[in-house]
Amino acid sequence: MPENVRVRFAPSPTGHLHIGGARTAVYNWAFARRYGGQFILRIDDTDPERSTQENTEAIMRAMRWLGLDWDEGPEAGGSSGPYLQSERGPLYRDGLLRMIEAGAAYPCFCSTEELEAQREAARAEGGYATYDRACRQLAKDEVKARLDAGEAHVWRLAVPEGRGDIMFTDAVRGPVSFPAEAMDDYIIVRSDGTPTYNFVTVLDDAGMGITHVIRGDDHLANTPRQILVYEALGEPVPTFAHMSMIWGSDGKRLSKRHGATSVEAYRDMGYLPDALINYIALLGWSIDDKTTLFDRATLVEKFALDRISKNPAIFDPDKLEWMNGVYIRDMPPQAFVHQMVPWLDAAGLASADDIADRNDWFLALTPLVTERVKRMDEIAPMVRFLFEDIEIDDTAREKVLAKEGAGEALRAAADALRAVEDWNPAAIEAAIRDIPPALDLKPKLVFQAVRVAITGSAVSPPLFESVALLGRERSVERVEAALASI
RNA sequence: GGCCCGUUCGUCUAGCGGUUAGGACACCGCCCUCUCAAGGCGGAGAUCACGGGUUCGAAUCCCGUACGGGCUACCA
Repeated sequence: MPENVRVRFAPSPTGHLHIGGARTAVYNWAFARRYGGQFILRIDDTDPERSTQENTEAIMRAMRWLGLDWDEGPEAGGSSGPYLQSERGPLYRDGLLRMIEAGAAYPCFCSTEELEAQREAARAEGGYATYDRACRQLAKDEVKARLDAGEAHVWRLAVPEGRGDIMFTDAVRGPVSFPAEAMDDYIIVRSDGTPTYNFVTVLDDAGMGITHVIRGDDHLANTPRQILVYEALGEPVPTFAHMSMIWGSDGKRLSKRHGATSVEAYRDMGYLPDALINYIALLGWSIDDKTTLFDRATLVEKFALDRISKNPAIFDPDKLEWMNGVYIRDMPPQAFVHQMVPWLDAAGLASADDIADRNDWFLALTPLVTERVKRMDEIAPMVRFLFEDIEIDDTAREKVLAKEGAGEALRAAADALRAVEDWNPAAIEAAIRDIPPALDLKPKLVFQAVRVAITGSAVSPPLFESVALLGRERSVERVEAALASI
């Protein structure tokens, strides 16, 4: 059992928190919680062109909404900050110095054109490395002279001479090995003095005491490069766990074309954070052969790196939607009433105060809607008829009200509703059920006629409960209005 | 081109030498039923990418091949 676990999620604020990033965050979070460790949020905003404050905020907002709380990071503080890469410049300069002292970095004065040519040549030859390491051979005094003269240069990592294969045991993929000869003396500091990704990542992870690096598959091939830096710095190499990517339905990178990709977009479509977490967790991880529904506590309790699957997963919106429906149905009624507030409010149907004032009425409405809704945004259209005047839709009129006997049925229904003694679903049902035998009409015709009159549609929540919730006065009015409109 | 990773129903997955290859979503049928749902029951759907080995026995181990993906940037 791992101890003193410290993991991090390091999104780049070049966009919103998307499904793939969210899964990385969920796995890191669950792992930290599972072993009582720290979950650190670090913002990789070293790309000033594409990074924005808005994105950083949106990412944190999405994480909070998902309930992924971080122990250290922006707004949370911590002793290994700053947690914005853009504020860690001095640490990176120090890192380079350490590399130079260790003899693991050297300046390179080669021009981009030279490098380009070398790359092409190396590729044509079919060999390993591309950079010929010319500057690594430069005499010390020449290097000093050119540096002093202010000649443009980058800093490269010196892959140790005679280094054997770089091997590590990935927590999800098992032993992985890369030939050292395949490693270039890659650039760790650009000519403008800024560090490159493979270098900063190690500086930050080492500096923050990260013990387990759980991240996307796309970083697997970067890992040996990073290990070289840990070794040069004399820092302990963390455990790596590379999970596969999430693809769209066509097997291509998940993008806008596959529908929403951002977590906040799912929030806005009426998905519940618990459902999203559950679904996302299952995209590349499993508890056993049967469990598909589990709460957060179970996720934390069962989470294990070695149960992360090696193959990529395709995001299936249908399954997410099904799962969201399950969570909606499982919600305690009072909780659902609270959840409904923003949705009804946004639709202009009921304010938070309205809902608080008539809590019992909304509680009665709850089972009617939870059973037939998979997303919160479906609620408003389904219950609109209870709040606003209706307009009978054309197909319902045609299919139901135009039928022979519909008028008779409505006339009888109006009378029956007026006569109901205790205004409740059972009494209403009894009264309406008396109509078909009395008029020798088919029950379905009668029910549907009343439904269309009351809701304006041939599809609605259960009729008698709906009538009960609408109230006697408005129900009778609507039945009469429908009758008059035939 | 080189290096690395992956490949079980349409999809997510279980499986870690001996199973009728299990579950979930989606799909189809039946039941329930005032519509729609929800629910219950059942069904179809996987020659475990392919080819060689190893073994009494392979989805499981080994080697190839194919296909997909990642990395190979002064992006992250």
